Formats: sequence, C-alpha cells, structure tokens
Amino acid sequence: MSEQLTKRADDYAKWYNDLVLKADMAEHSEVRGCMVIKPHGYAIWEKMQRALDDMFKATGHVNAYFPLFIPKSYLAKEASHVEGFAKECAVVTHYRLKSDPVHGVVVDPEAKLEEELIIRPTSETIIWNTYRGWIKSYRDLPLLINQWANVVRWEMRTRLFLRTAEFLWQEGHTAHATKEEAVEETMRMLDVYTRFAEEWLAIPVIKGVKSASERFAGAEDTYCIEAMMQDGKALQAGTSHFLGQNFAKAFDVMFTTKENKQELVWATSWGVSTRLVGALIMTHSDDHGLVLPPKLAPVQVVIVPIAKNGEQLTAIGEYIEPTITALRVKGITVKFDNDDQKKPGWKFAEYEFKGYPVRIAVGPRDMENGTVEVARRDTLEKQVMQVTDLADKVEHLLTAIQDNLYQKALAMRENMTRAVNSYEEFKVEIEKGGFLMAHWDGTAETEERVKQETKATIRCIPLEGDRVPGTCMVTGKPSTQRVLFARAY
RNA sequence: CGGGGUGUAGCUCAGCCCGGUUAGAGUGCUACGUUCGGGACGUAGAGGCCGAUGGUUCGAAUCCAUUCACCCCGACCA
Repeated sequence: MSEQLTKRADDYAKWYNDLVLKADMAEHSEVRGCMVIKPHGYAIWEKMQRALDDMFKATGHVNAYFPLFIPKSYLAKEASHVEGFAKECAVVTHYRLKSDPVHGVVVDPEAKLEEELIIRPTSETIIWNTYRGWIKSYRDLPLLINQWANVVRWEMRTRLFLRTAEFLWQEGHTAHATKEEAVEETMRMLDVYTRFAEEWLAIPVIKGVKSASERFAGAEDTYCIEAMMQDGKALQAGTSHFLGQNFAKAFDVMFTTKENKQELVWATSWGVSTRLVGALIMTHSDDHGLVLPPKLAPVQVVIVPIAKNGEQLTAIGEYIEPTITALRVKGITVKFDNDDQKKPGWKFAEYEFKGYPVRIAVGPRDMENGTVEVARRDTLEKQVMQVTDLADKVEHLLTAIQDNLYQKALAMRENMTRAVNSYEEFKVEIEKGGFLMAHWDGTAETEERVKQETKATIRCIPLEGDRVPGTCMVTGKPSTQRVLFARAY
C-alpha cells in the first residue's frame, strides 16, 4: 500500500488528519485555518443536508437566507452574546481596493465603512433585527425558519472539519408566542438531532443540558447531544437553545396577543455543522481508512469488474446489469467502475480507503458459477453470493452494516462510560478517557476547578437515565443527579 | 499568543553538519508493450529560480541574517 495511514493506536490525531487528507475529503487551503472541502467530503455533507432538511421540513420549518455581513452594532445589543463572540469575529472595514504600483493592490483609505461589518459567527442578531419587521401579531407566530449558511469564527487553532475558521452549518431560528411553545420547539429539534445522529450517522448520543458556563452566549438554556469518539473524547454533535426573550428584548420584537396586549416574543435557535463529518470519521473509521454508514455514503455499492480485455468487460457489464437496475430501483446508489485504466487491486484498495460500504467484484469465474464476491467495509468480510436476487441481499446487507456500525459505536461508548464517586477516583479514571458520570454540586466554581485540574469539562447534565441524587465528588455538597464529565473536542 | 517542527519534482522525502561538475530517490505523470481475482512489470520520456529577500564566498539547496507561509502540541472555542 503506497498510502500509509497512521495507526489509531500510535497517534489518533495524526490518524484522523491523514485519513481526511488521504481519503480525499478535504485539504488545507492557502488561507490559514480554512479548508477546501473536496468532492468526497462534500458529498457526505450533502447527504447530511438532504436528510436533515427533510426532517426540518417535516417538522414545519422553511428555509430562508440572511446576509453574511452583520452591522457591528447589532452584536452589541445582547450583552452576553457579544461577550461570547467578540473575540473571534472577522471585521470588514473597507469596501474598495485600489491599484498600487508597489503592492499591486492596496486597501483604499477613502473607502472606509461608516459602520464596520462583522462576518457572521452566527445569525441571531441580524435575524432578530429582521424578525422585528415580520412579527406584529400572534397570527404571525410561530415563525419557523432555518438557513443553510457559512459562518466564520476566528479560531486560534483549527482542525479539518472539527474546527475551522469558516465552516458550513444550518441554523434554525424560531419565534413563538409562549415560553411553553419555545421550550417545546427546543426539545423537538434536540430530538430531531438525536434521531439524525442515531439513525443516519449511526452515532449514539447522550441528550442533555449544558451547565451555565458552557451555555450558548445569549441563551437561557442550551441543550446538546454528546457523542463519544473512539479515543474516548466527547464531541458535541448538535445544539438546541432556548433563548427565552433575550433577543426579543434586545431587538424589540413584540407581538399583539389575542387580548390586544403587547408581549415579547419567545425564541429558539439550533444548529449542526460540517463538524459532523469529523464525528462520522472519528466514530466509525479504522486503520484501513474511512468507514461510512450506508445511509450517508455518497455511493453505497461499488461494482468492480475483473476483466482481461474489452470483450470480458462487456460480458461482465451484461452479466451484472440486471442487478444494477434492481439496486437502483430500490434507491440504492451504485457505481459500476468499468474504468480499464485502473486495475482491480488498485480499485479495491481505493474504495476500501474511501469507505464505500459494499464492494461487489465480478470476474470470469463468477460468470461461470453464477456468483459475485461481496465485501463489506465495516467488517472487511468477503463472501461469494449467487447473483440471483442479489439486489435483495445487498439491500439487507446495507441495513445490517448501518445497524452494526451503530451497535459497535454504542458498545464502545458503554465500555468507556462509568460512574465514579470520589474525586481521587475521577482523577485516575479521566486519564483513561471516556465518559465519567459523577455527582456535581451545580456550582461554576467546582466545575472550573475540575476543568483546571483534570482538563475535563461537564459535557452535559443528561436528560435521561440515572437521575438519582447524591453528593458532589469534589465538595460533598448535595447533587441532584450525576452529570457527564469528559475531555472534549 | 507561547513551545516545537517543516518549506527541495504533482505527492512523500533524501541531500544541508563538513559549500565545489549537469540536485537525487520512491511514488505519480506521458508513450509503447506485456499484464489484470488485493495498490502489476519492462523500456523510453517529461517534470525544479531548493519558500522569499539580503549577506559571506572565486563558488550557496548547503553558512549567516531577516522575513513569509503552513503543520503539530498548549492556552481559547462548535
């Protein structure tokens, strides 16, 4: 194999980086902190978008698009929001260049903006400023809007897909007449993300609420789904915020009730990003390369003919054609790789590395026997199958792979999740990685101390499972339930 | 912003300590032939301002200074 991949056990971070680059998903751009998402990576994101967008539509949302540029003053209107994002905003100060004999082009000092624009790190402010004009009456509510967009957060340190200066995401922004409706919406979207993670990404997640210090800047409550990567670190896979009336207050968004009273609107926002591509990689992939759950694989089944010459290739094409048709009728994406420039062995390695879930090899021997060789990427098992009813068998196999990936990820998480009862035990256990369920007194001081001393943070206060009270592992004060601690991405 | 590293062929890198013909390898690329059930082989070829600038020197990929870029580890964050 010419493309040597670092082993996970040797250096997990390097393995991840190598994999992203060598599987042709993305590369570093010339601009620091930014990446080029290449077709194989982007196709995965497109599949995610499609599935999520359908789920958003099914829950009553519509798409719209708001500007990339936000007047600087908007950000300042919500106190905690500005505090959260000010440090990482790119700012546009001028609107024109002019040619310069020495430097080619320079910023035209004459073209300074009256009010500087920031490039959105998120869109709450501009959206709520717009909503003010849209919402007048209870009849205008609820307003359920999503946008697919890019955002920029000037990060000091970046990693492909997991953290880049610019990234792609969706952000839902909804407005409601009552607190109850807004809370309900927050939870509904958290459930949508949970279903998406488990059914599509094949990643089991823990639903929870963030502690105050991890809360979104401007939210009353931030809910999240937390996933565990193979190295035992946590990764936040989605968030849903109950924003209360904070943005309505900041942007003066009032509506007239049935009783003809003026009231502030209740808000939510929720989002997932291209970081999910990173989550996908770090959950399922192995030392042989990318492993993709069938539901998100751009191509689910690749067929590699093994032919000595053009006639054989044609014969194989005819032999397998009914299967290809039958697979496509089932909505399964199939690629018949009849490129005679590349050899079968090369193709095997290539498709394996890029994570195609199922590979079917067909050669002269198969045509004699009425068979094909079917290889599954998740287990690397190969078996010879009769070509009869092959499409049905492959369909079942894809389902089995999807299920197997989820079960494997779940088993891994279960193995690496444990309850700890003392801080001493915690300090030892956290070094081994994984999720630690421990009692916490609910104070920011204790949380901060644990973070400083162990680098572990409270990922969330789980909404489900063990909710038995106890005493804080650090201070011994009362705790309402165990919370999830981990080191995180 | 601290610490470490790397810039030489499309890619991965050697050469640099100890300056000296025409700067190398593997891989990829092009052509032709033999091959084709796990990244084939042979033959012939194309491909480089050695990151940039300035010094030292008869002579610099190599020594010195400056500078730029990127990567990795930390602090900050989705």
